[in-house]
Amino acid sequence: MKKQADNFSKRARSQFSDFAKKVVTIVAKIPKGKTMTYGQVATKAGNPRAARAVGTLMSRNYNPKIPCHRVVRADGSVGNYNRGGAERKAEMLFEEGVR
DNA sequence: TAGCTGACGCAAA
DNA sequence: ATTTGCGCCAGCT
Repeated sequence: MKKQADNFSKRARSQFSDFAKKVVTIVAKIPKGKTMTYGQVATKAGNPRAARAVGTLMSRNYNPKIPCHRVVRADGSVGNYNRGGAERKAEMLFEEGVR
């Protein structure tokens, strides 16, 4: 119910959305061999509904500190990757011990 | 400024 | 169990 408006104000004061910063921090905190869903990242970022935005931020604004391959969908699927290299991402996770 | 797209999530059929 | 539709937020054109 319009609680997102609060975050909106904060976003306006910075050139880069505070959302993206949080996403970077959170994803960067993902331990090796583990995976986090976009929904979890979005939730920790401040908006549990912003799962899409998280993916958008990654695809459009790629960050070197963000092991995007460790971010998967809520269903457990690997989800997508840059340019559709989802299979590559899946293998990477598999070798880390993620199934 | 306004609109469209998109690395998602969840509910319903 | 699987597939389809709708809703959400943020970024880019």
